[in-house]
Amino acid sequence: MQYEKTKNKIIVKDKTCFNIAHILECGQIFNYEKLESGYIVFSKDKMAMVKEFDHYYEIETKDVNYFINFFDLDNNYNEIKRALLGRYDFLDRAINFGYGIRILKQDALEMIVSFIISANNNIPRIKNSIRNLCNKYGEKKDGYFAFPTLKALQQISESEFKSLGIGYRSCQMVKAIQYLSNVDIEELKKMPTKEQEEELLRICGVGPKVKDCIMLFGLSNKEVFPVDTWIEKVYNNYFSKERQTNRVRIRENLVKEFGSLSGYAQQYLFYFERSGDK
DNA sequence: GCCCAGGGATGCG
DNA sequence: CGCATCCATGGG
Repeated sequence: MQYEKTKNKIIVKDKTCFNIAHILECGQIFNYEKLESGYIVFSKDKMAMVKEFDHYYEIETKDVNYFINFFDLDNNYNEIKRALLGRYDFLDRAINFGYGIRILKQDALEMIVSFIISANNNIPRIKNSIRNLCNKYGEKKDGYFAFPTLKALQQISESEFKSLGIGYRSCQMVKAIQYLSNVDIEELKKMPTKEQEEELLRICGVGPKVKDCIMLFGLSNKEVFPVDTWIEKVYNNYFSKERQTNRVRIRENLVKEFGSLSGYAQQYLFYFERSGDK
C-alpha cells in the first residue's frame, strides 16, 4: 500500500484498498467514534483521527508508526482480493461491497476483553460497555481515556462490571482477568496456531468463536474463521447445499476452503451479510 | 410480550 | 461425544 508519513500524519493514497467506514464498521473493532469530520480510532492507550479527502486519507496521530502497523499498511490487499475472487459469487459481491476493508492489528488484551463481552450480545451495547469501561477505569489521556491496563482490570469487581452493562458475562470477566495475570499475552503471538487455540480456550468466557476473533484481530492469525449467527446464515444460504447448524463443522469446512486467507474472507462476508445491502 | 444479538458454561444422556 | 438449557440486557 502506498503511503507517506510525517511526524504526526500518515497519508494513504490508494483508496481502493482503504476505506475507513469499511475498516471500522466491519465488526472487528468497537472502540471508535464517528464524527462529522471523520472517525476517531482508539487502540490500547493511543488514538488517531482519520479524515477522508477526494484522493487520499489523512491519519493524524502522535503515534505514526503504531498506526502504520495497526492499519496493516504494509500488506497488499489487491493480492488478497485476487486470491479470493472468482470462487463464489456471493464472496465476489461481498468483496466488491467491502473493497476497503483491512484487518486491523489490535491489542491482544483489548481483544480478549472486548470479545468476551461480545458473546450473545449486540454491537451497539458492546460498544457502550467498552466505552464505559475506558471512561471509568482507563488512564486519562489528552481528551480521551485509554483502554484499561491489565493491572487496572484486576481491580474491577463483578458488580462493577455489571454496572457497565456487561451483564451475566461479568463473572466470566473477573475469572478471565484473574487467569490472565499468569499468561504472557505477547508470547501467544509467537506460538503455533494449535497452541494459541488451546491457550485461549482455557480462558473463562472464551469459546470457539471468541477464540477465533481474538486470534484474528489480536494475534494477527488469519487461519481462523469466526462463525457467529451471521456467518452461519451465509454458509447455509450461499456456500452449502445441505443445512448445517453445528458451527464447529461450519468453521472446519470454511477454513479448509480458504486456508490462510480465512480471516480476510470472513470479514468481507460478515460485513456484507450484516449490511442488509445484499 | 417476543425475538434477536459477533456464544459460552454447565449438565444430562 | 452431542445436545438442551440458561444466562443479562437493550432494540426492533
